[in-house]
Parts: sequence; C-alpha cells; structure tokens
Amino acid sequence: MAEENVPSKDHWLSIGEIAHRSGVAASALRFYEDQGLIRSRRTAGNQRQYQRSTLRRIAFVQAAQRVGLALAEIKGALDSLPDDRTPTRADWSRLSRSWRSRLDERIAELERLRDDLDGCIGCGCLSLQRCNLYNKADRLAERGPGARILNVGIPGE
Amino acid sequence: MAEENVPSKDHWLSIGEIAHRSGVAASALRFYEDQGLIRSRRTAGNQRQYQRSTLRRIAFVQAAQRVGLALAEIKGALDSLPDDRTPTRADWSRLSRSWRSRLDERIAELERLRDDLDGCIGCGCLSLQRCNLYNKADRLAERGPGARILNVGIPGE
DNA sequence: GCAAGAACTCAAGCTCACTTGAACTACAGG
DNA sequence: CCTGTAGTTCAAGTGAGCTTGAGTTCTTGC
Repeated sequence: MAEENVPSKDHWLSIGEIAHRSGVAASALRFYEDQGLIRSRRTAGNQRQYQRSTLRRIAFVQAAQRVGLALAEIKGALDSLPDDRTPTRADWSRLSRSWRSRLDERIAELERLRDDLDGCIGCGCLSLQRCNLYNKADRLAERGPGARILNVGIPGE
Repeated sequence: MAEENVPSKDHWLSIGEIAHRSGVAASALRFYEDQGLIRSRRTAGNQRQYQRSTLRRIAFVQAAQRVGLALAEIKGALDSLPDDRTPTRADWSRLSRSWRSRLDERIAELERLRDDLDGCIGCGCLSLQRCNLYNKADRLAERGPGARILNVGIPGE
C-alpha cells in the first residue's frame, strides 16, 4: 500500500468537507459506507477521513442512480475497482463503459415509450385494438402469475 | 366490436378481471383506488366493479410510472379528466401530450448524462477540473428526503 | 344448501434510500 | 479551560408503493 502513490499533498477530507463538496448529506455518506459503497480511514479520535478520490466514487454513485441503478448494483460495479490502489483512468473508463450500455437501454426504453405515446396521441387511446400503451398493459396479463409487479421492463418487445 | 359503440350497455368488470387484464395485483388496484387514481362502484354485496375505461387509466398510470412520475403526480393528471363522462379521445390526447414533454425532458437528461459519460470515458475521470460528472456532483444541491426520483425504475428491473 | 373461491376491510409488514434524534466525544479558537 | 461546532454510534422514523395476513362476507356451481 504505497502511500507515496498518492501525491505528497496527501490531503484527507473530513465527512463535512466531503458532504459539502459532493452535495450528499453526511448521514447519507455514513449510510454509503455502511453499504460498502465508499470507505474511510479514521483519525485517532475515530473521525472519518476520506481520500479525494472518494469524491469521484460519489459522483459515480450519483450518476449511476440517475440512470436508475440501485445502490446494490452500484456497489457491484464499484467492487470491481482495485482495492489496493487508487483507481486509474482505465479503471473508471471500464466502469463508465459498463453502465453506458445500461444508459443506452434506459434511453431506448423511454424512446419506445415516447413512440408508443405518439401513436397514442394519434389514436386518442380510443381504439382498444390499436393503442400500444393499452395493449401493453393487456399483454402483461399474459405473462402468467408468479412474480408480479416487477415486469414493467418488457425487454425485447 | 359492436360493444364499443354501446356506451349505455356498461359491462362492468370485477377486480379480479381487471387485475388479470392489466397485470396489476388486486391489492395494488385497491391501493390505487385509495389514492384516488381509479374509481369503482360497488355491487349490492360491496364488491368493486370497474368500467372498461379503467383499464385505460391503469395503462396510463403504468406508462406514466415508467416515465418516472410519482403516483401523486399521476393522480393530478388523471384528475383533469372529466368526472361525469367517459374520457374522450381528446381528453386522453391532452393528458398524453402533457407528459410527453416530461418524457422528452427525462430523455434529454439521460442523453446529457450519456454525453458527459462519453467525455468522462475520454478523460478517464482523471481530470477533476474537466470531468463533467465529477463537477456535477460538486454542484448538486439538496433534494428532499425519501426515495430518489429514479428508483421508480422498479425493483427487479 | 353448501363448499370453494373470490372479494372485502383493516392493520401490519416490506424494500429502498435515507434522515432524525439522543447521547456522547473530538477538536479548534479565544 | 471553556465553548461551540463537527463528528461518533445506534435505533428508530420516513415516504413511496405496494404486499401479506387475519378474519369475514359474497357469489357461483353442483
């Protein structure tokens, strides 16, 4: 664990500083740490200290959340970062690319929805046979019992 | 179907039928009714009966949820539908158009995110001054407590 | 007329992503 | 040394969006 790895300005940040700079509440940061999304070391007096790079992790978490990922999934992604060294450009690149496809999917999904909606505006949702949105709902029913709620995704349709 | 142009011959549906056709659990339908998203009349024996058009309301709710709207907002939209008559094509059109812009915004937001991400992949998130995602986090203000916007993305998705 | 199954109510429970509160400790400035 | 601000832990609370369970009643088919 070469500490010299980090520039001589080995400047650790308190939870308050991180909270302020990231816009994430201290309570949320503690929660994230609990969940294994970020890490800290402690001072002699047991106060958290974060590396600067933690800000990047947090930015990643926030961005990923906006894509619609759950914290558990985000943790999964972050876990693939090296534990022993500060993540490199390549590390972040790989990660970013990995959810870039998620982003694309999500965008595509919303665009499909928009197209359906356009059709819906056209048909005025009056024609039960024609309206995509309407029929989408009806089709869900055909997906049998079992795990209900969750299948809003309708992937591949 | 000749049935469609006979509005007076109301064919009411039980909660089970609606649940089956919409793919939404009966418990959720009761919940929706509680929240004022749908309505029902009751039989002599106090069982719910729904109009066929309720299926459309439910389809609307589901679609709107996928856009990221909260139930309260969706209720707001649905409340603008006429209470006294079955919604017309124009009614639905207006509603659909109203959240079509929401959809566009949402898509645009994700696309911005994607662009930032592309830049991020390029810069490898190494340049703290340059990385958009990073700086975005720095400026992110407060959002209210509770669940975050996007977890409307549904568990299991 | 009766059993099975569908529906009813109401309260409580669950997941997610946090926040809040209580009670206490650490650290920095005058 | 004192005070105030920032930080600590742990437990419980919050809000959205439902589900589950218990106990009861309606409806349907034989």
